[in-house]
Amino acid sequence: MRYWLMKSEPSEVSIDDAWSAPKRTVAWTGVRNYQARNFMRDTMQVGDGVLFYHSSCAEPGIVGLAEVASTAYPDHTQFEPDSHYYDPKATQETPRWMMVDVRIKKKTRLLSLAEMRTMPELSGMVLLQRGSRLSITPVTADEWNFICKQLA
DNA sequence: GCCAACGTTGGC
DNA sequence: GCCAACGTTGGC
Repeated sequence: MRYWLMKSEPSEVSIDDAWSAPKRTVAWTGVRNYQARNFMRDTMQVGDGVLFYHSSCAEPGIVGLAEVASTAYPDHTQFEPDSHYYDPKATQETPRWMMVDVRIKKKTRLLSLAEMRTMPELSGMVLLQRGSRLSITPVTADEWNFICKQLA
């Protein structure tokens, strides 16, 4: 059982979008970074805990709790020429980009990035490290438990 | 819109 | 393999 923080731009897929999706589940399309892809492909398991994070918006921060709902499979948007996420070097035979399904379990209050930065318990979070831009980052059990307490 | 930080590309 | 140039992320 592992834990993750996954960023989504609310203008693309917000927590409300995911909440109202069938089975409260969305396919995590659009990851185009190898490290983030490798986390999904190599390390994520069904049932892993997910902190749903809003990025590139007025109030960035954690807005919900979710879980990994599938193993990794090819992200179909890489094959779609009209998609913003199209990758001409990817083929059906040798897909380059993978994704998992994510199921929302609970909408929470906003735990903002600014607030997280004030919490010593979270100072080691990958998310908060200088220059960290990864859209999917691992979260320790201690960080997960502490954050769940803040959100309760 | 700015810009720091990081990732990718491609010539050599 | 090096590294300069360019592109992207994402907070502010």
